[in-house]
Amino acid sequence: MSNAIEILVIDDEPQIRKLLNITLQSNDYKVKEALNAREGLSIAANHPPDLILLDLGLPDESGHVVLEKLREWYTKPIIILSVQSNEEDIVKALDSGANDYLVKPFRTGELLARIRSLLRSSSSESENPILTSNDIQVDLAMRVVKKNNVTVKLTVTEYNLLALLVKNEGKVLTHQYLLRSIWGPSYINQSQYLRVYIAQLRKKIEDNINNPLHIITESGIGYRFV
Amino acid sequence: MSNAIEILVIDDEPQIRKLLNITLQSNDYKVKEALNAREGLSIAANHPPDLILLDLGLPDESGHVVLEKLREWYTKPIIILSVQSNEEDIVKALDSGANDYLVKPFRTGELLARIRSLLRSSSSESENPILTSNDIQVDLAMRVVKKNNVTVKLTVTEYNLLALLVKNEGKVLTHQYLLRSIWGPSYINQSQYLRVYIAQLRKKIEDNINNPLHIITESGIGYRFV
DNA sequence: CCATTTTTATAAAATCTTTATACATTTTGT
DNA sequence: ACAAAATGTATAAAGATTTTATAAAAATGG
Repeated sequence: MSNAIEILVIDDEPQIRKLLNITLQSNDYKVKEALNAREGLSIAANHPPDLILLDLGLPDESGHVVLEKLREWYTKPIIILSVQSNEEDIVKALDSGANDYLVKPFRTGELLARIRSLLRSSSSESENPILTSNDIQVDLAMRVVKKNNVTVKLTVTEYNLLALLVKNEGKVLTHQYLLRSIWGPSYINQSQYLRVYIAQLRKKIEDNINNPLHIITESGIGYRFV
Repeated sequence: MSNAIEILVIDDEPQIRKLLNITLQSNDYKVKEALNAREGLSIAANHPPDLILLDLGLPDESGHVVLEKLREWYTKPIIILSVQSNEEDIVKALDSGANDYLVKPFRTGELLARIRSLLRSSSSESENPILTSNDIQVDLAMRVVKKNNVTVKLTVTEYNLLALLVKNEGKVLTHQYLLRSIWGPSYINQSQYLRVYIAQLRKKIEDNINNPLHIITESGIGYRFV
């Protein structure tokens, strides 16, 4: 199944990874594993999962640092798994953006219930299949874009960019954010990519390219869909 | 304060209520108390709070039942507080719609952190802070400024300056402070920059440039937004 | 081979910095 | 008290710099 829920496990202990792997997979989650902070951040960035299980005691970097780096852009649930049960660590993690904190050893049934709880509240928010804005219709479920009821043919990248802009209608999305979301975090300096694709999108959906009414340039910052 | 965050405590133990009352109020939450299930459901329905702390061991009805009845309509966070630490109760509560489950006795710092975490994820998406001052609206999340509901096009520097002034409405911000905040510490002598940009902002948001009503000059000191 | 993505090049547009000038207010010297 | 000087402010406009739009060539991957 391609639309299975993906969970990224960042933990250096093989036993824990094995336990989580078996537990999660037998509950129909697709599991990805990272053995350290570097690998975790890389996998999360290149193919963002639906939820992250993060160990605080990683070999190469503090889990607190990983959490903060993730939260610079990652908005879905993060659950901390840690042997540390002192209040200070728990409060720090929760205030850094963790959604939950379980002390090892944890009970797998409780972990699964907490995962279900977080997935429930994070998924229910983004279910607007068809977004309409004047003459433009974007059907996120079908991945189809129409202009005046005529289907517009977009490439994958063009569609991803337009969908992201439409999902955040009215909001200014920075170059950094757009590049990281579409191409990945290592592309945040390639503003040229954006310009090329914005131009291509405008050619396809704007009536008058010299006076774009949908994709607005915010010079020095980014772009905005209205 | 009328826009304080309201938390409803449903618990029959007086000591717990007293502890929660003191802890929550000293963290600027407004607290309402219910001593049993019937009262809890009634208060929640008549004046829905922003978050509910629910004890599972209530005298008149099982907390699990209260939770299910609340979740028929109540969508904001519910945290369970219970002496029961067995997995069965925890899983049942979380699957019935609880957002978190703390075993009594709990640590107040951790409880507060978990409350902050839940309030963060439930409120940040629904409402973004729009600062309104008469005919001027500044939407910090969207990075959009409107005058009489018409979007005003501002450059990066203009926006940064206006946002800083608006965030400190009524307060006088010194030249030094403004220059350091917008241009950096090495520019604190470039008062001319400020004058140029204040003039440009006034041209865009004031009705009458010769009688500015929003951006006020404090001669020899700085500027002020009203 | 073809559709798409990435790279390159260049003109145009937008923005920032600097300079110049005018005006208003306060301070200084007599 | 008065004029001159000094200080602080407002604004326009020139120039320098940064950012953006666009076409088109080269590279990539099925």
